[in-house]
Amino acid sequence: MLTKESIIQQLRERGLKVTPQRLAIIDVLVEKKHLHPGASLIYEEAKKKSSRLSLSTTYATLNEFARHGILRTLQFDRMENRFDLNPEEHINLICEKCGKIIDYKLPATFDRNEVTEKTGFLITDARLEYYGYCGACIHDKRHGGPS
Amino acid sequence: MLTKESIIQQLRERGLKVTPQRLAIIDVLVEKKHLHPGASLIYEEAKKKSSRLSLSTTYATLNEFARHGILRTLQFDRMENRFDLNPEEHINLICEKCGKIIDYKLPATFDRNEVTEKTGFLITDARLEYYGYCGACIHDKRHGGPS
DNA sequence: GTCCTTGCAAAACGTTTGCAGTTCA
DNA sequence: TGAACTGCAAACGTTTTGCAAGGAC
Repeated sequence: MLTKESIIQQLRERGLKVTPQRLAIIDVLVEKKHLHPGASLIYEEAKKKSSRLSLSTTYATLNEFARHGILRTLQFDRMENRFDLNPEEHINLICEKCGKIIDYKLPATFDRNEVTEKTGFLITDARLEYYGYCGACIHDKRHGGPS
Repeated sequence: MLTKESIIQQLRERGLKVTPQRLAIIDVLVEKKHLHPGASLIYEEAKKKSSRLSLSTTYATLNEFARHGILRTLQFDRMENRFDLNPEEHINLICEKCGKIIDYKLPATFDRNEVTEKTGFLITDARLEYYGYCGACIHDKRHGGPS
């Protein structure tokens, strides 16, 4: 699920068209996946590969890919959104100084001390969020606006 | 750490001025803390209490409070930021339908099945992030820009 | 009196939209 | 051919900024 070929195959399976712009974006996503790049970086890098590319197409493509589970959108405080090609659930270890994002595989039960022992990453703050349906909404899962 | 008085005390301890605008914002934060309100709602509600209040002051105040650890800023996909007065680390259970945010106390080791058993919240997606310092930055913790 | 805080207006920022033209299947 | 995709420019909503006036301590 992490190579260019496998992503192209996913597009075909889902009836999405394979265009030069999308190929260039996929190239960048795969090459720079450890960087978790933002839309502007993806746009700049992909434009080098396919000169016919606009920023709005980059956004449209990334949103389409997210909608199909090919990647995941990460939001940050005072940083543009960044994109995560790894579709499996994992912890993102985010460096407060350099902005690096380290992936850490997520077990159903985990111990944060273990994270530090295995990666050397010093945890100073946690942001843990589960998304889903609360007891009141669990029987009516249509997506509505926040109240 | 959750009453109006305790927050005012924190301001005094930190040399921050106690103004009518800040009192109104604190009122709203305390009254609506279970709602995790966004800046626009905080502004509207606080304006009812203190008619001399601008949106930019609301932002300045919320940022100042966040900087001092009085609250925490939460970012969302296609929703404005919302603010969390609970300074202890916890999991936010976010309903995909109604936008409700349920706090769940965070143990060092936890099991996501336990979350569902105890709250009835059906987890469909997880966003788990630890912030801190990676091995390369751990000895030089000044805050720099992301690279 | 001093520095912090405020309000206003304008700008910045990342992102989305409408629409006409183009391209992939 | 026809639906999907693209580029452009303009709009959007949230958040930040510069600066002069005001208020807390």
